[in-house]
Amino acid sequence: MTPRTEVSERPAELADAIAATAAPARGTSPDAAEAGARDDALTVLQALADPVRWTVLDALAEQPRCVCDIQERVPVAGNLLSYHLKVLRDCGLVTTSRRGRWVDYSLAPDARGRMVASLPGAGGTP
Amino acid sequence: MTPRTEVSERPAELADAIAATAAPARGTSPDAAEAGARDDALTVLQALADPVRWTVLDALAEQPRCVCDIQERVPVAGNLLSYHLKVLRDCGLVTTSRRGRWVDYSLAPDARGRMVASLPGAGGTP
DNA sequence: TCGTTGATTCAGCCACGCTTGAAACGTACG
DNA sequence: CGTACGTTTCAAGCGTGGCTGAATCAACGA
Repeated sequence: MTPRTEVSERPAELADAIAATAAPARGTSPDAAEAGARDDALTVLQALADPVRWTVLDALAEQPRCVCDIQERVPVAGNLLSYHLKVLRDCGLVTTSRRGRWVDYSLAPDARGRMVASLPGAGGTP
Repeated sequence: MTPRTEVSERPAELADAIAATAAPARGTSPDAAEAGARDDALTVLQALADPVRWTVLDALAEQPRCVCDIQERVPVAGNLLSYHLKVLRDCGLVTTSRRGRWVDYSLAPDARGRMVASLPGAGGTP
């Protein structure tokens, strides 16, 4: 049977396997750095690849908006919208600030840069 | 209860609901066009948001490769790799050509353009 | 203080996409 | 021919991410 490699791995760990396979593991650091970049890219892309989150980011790219304002543009339940906003927060694509009872969401300063850098073939934006 | 809108919709149909909510439905065509662009963007992004497919595209961005060559860079079973390649083919990000027993895969000419255009906030690449 | 509104969190369910094993296809070589 | 190789397709199983309903928090006004 000689199982080649354990195939029940999470994205992050799969990245290690890919890195180990892609290059003969010459030094030590550059591979790990590329694996980290790939992980970050996948996190960003998985955040973008959802209709609700895509529409939210598209609206925020125009201008910052409070949650209730966003909700007018995205026909989903409040708690569900909050769930998607949390995903965007967790990967650092948006920033929040309280204003009275409302919470304003804006695109993070480096959001566009990270999105472009997440595309395959970017090679670290050279 | 007065259910606002049916919430059991696919990405494509959700786009219609979003388009209907985002703008007051002024004319007829521009909304549909934006909905179509959003759909295509989501299809592309969902294709990118997978470790295997991302690595494949990253390898193809460097140069065209045959399947067996790709397989050396992506540690997955052959049939699984074929499945992911089919996803990339179906959304037009890669093109194929037979060469004897082998099949060469290359990045589609407009792949990079479509990837960049799929990011939210692009607004049709103005 | 209480009630209301805006927003988030929690626990559970369910469908979809990824993965797998086996079989089928196309091509080259003996 | 038959065999071996590269690649694709098929029919399942399984796990995870998205959705829902109810509870919770945070801030303002009466």
